[in-house]
Amino acid sequence: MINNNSDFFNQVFQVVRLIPQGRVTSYGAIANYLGAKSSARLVGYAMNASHSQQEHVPAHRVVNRNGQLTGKHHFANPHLMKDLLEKEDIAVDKDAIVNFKNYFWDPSIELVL
DNA sequence: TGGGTGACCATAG
DNA sequence: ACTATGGCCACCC
Repeated sequence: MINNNSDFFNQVFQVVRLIPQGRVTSYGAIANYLGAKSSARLVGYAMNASHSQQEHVPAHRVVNRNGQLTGKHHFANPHLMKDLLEKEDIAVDKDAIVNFKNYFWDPSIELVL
């Protein structure tokens, strides 16, 4: 059992790691899955610390509600997020995912299965 | 201890 | 349709 002070962070990281390749989700969806009480801001804040994790956290698969790559600027390089997404056959145009709704992966729905 | 901050979201004007 | 604002709550100094 992982006993860390940042349980919330671990929860977020865990969910993000569960995102299948070629799929994306939103901060709000993760917050909703962890509990409506959790604000989406905390998810974004957790992602900010994701780089500190040794295990690879596919943060590029997490975008905002509009499908925009708002967090791209926080990657090693601004173009890295887009590059990683395109590598997973996800089209990105103007920092936004094309057919975002089509790639959307909601943990509160998918994980229930 | 307290206050500021944040890779967001929803609502109101 | 677009812009502005409040709320949300864990983390850091």
